[in-house]
Amino acid sequence: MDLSGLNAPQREAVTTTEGPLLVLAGAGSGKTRVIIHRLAYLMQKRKVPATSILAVTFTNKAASEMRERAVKLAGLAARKVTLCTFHAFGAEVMREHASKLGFPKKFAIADMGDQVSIIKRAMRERNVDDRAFDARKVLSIISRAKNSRTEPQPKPEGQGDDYDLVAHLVFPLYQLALKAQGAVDFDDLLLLPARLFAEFPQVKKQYTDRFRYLMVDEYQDTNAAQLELLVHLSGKDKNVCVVGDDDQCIYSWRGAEVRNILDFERHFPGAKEVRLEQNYRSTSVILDAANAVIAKNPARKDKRMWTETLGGAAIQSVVAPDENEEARFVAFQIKKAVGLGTPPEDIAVLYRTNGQSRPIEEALREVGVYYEVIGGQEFFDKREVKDVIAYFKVLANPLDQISLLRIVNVPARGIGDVTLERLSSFAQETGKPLWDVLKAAHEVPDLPRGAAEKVAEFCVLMEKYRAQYEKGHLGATTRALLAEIQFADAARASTHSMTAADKKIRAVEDLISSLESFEQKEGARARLMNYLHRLSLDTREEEEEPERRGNVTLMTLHSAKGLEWKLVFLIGLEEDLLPHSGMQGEPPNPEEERRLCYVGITRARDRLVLTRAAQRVKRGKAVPRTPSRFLQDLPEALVEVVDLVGETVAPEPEQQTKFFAGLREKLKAPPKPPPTGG
DNA sequence: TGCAATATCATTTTT
DNA sequence: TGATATTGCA
Repeated sequence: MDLSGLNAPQREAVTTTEGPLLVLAGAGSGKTRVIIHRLAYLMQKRKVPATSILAVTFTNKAASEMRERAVKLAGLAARKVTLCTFHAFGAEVMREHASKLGFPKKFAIADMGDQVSIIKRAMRERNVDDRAFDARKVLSIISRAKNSRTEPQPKPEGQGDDYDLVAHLVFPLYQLALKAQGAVDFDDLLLLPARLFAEFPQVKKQYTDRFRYLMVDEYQDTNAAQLELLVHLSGKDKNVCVVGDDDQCIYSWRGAEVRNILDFERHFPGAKEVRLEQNYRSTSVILDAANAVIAKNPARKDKRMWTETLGGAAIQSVVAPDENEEARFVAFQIKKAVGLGTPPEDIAVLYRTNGQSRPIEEALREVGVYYEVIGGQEFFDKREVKDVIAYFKVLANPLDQISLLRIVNVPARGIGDVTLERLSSFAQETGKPLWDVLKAAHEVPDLPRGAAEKVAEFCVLMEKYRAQYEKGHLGATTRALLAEIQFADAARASTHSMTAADKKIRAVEDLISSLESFEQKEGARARLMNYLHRLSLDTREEEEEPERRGNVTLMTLHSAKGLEWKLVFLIGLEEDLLPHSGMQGEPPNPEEERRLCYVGITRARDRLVLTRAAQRVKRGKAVPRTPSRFLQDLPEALVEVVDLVGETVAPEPEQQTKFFAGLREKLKAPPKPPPTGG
């Protein structure tokens, strides 16, 4: 086991294997390296079996990257380490023990759409005007309460808004509705295993006996429920190693408690603490800028990040007339950098909100640079994709009323609103699941013979395919199902343009191929519900590592955490955008926004470009914008200001040269040949 | 019942 | 502005 490549604190973090350990790892301090080496050290030096190690990361992407690197360092044994997110771990526990808590073995995981529908329904039931209150906002209150191990409470009389009251009223119904559908939500994937461990000592023992060594990455973003789970899992030996950086806590809106990392010693008495303060990633220019921004936050663990890479390119601060010019500037700069030899995969454009990617995408297409947008929801937002997934859900879980209602008449098969209304109210009256009522439609009073007939046909169809899916062959069965219901024809008919129809059909094709590659990986064990679980736990759309090579990366600051690029564009440095002003009603959190900006700055290795627009089109109207306060916090000596207001980034090829000539002068860059067209 | 035009209305981040 | 909800019409 070679530890010579590590510095002293890194080595200490790797070799301290017994008892609780807090590793405070600043941005770019080689945190992942430490985790990987620690895994290898545990297995090789301490002879800990891989199966006794549980390593938890924040995203699935991080987990699979970590596994890959661990295998490289420690060999194939590392494959047997349990390496996943808290939520995936919780789902695993639930798959084994769901019935102990009264959930079906094949429980479903409710997605956001399901949750919102349930809440809307519950609001109506409580006589709350479901148009006056945004169900998603109610959901976020409920979710935050659950993650903090509490229940939503109404604010004292006159204080605060009515949302807390609505959430309080709706909460019990929401919980009941989930259970009635045999479903859990994301938060339950943490809460229910914790309850399981608390109520069933033998279940807890099963896990504490197995996992003797725990590691948690991104500990600053864990919430109360995750802490509880961790305390349970840590058993008697308390071999818990958590790694994190309080300056990078950016998920408090999801219940993350910076206090978890600040109070680690209190939760795990006798904990050791190691600080990693040397930055191996960025130039000192970039690091100094980052330090200047984050220093303005009160109440942090006082870390002093330093680097041996002194100097570096100045940070550019660019003002463009509007968001389109901002995007074009970024695109041309990227084109130029690529022309000068920077590989596209070493470049990223980061932004606060997903919506900001659009102008950038257009501009990059204009200059012919390939890119990949990470995150966003577009794929799952396609109606056809949602429809097919709803079919899956009903086939895997007949209790899923919401999905059933969604697809019972998709494609149109003559089961209209009137019929459905009658069926659901009959279900309500008799307390039977809707699916059972459908199967016995002829027993429902006041239902016309024709309607009952169509419902019966639908049931036959579903029963037939449910049996098919039970046997496996997920992909083939899906194709058969979609062919039988003439899904493609319906999609085509629902739109006039061929290309729009093609896109829809392609999206469904992509879904099927993702199902098929899941099937390939799981082999004969592949079942529909497991696929659905994976879909909801792993938001990465494509199976294979998305083509990072040759592509510039576009993503939000939140998804950028933990990643790095040679050249980073951080766009939209404007008040109300970064720092974001938050949803109205919700108080803004300027400290968290500052940490977010810090995360963005520290993603850059060599060069950082900060851009903003003087005005931005919002709701169709041009709105003047104020520069972000964070720009003011940068030491002047590190920054080069570029003012593009009143100029247009040239769209025509012959003007590009001219534009770059002008730009070179502005940036006082050494003369270089203009980029090749292309 | 199904479709198309019209009205409305939002606006953060993600497991 | 652009996506979705709702209404109105065939």
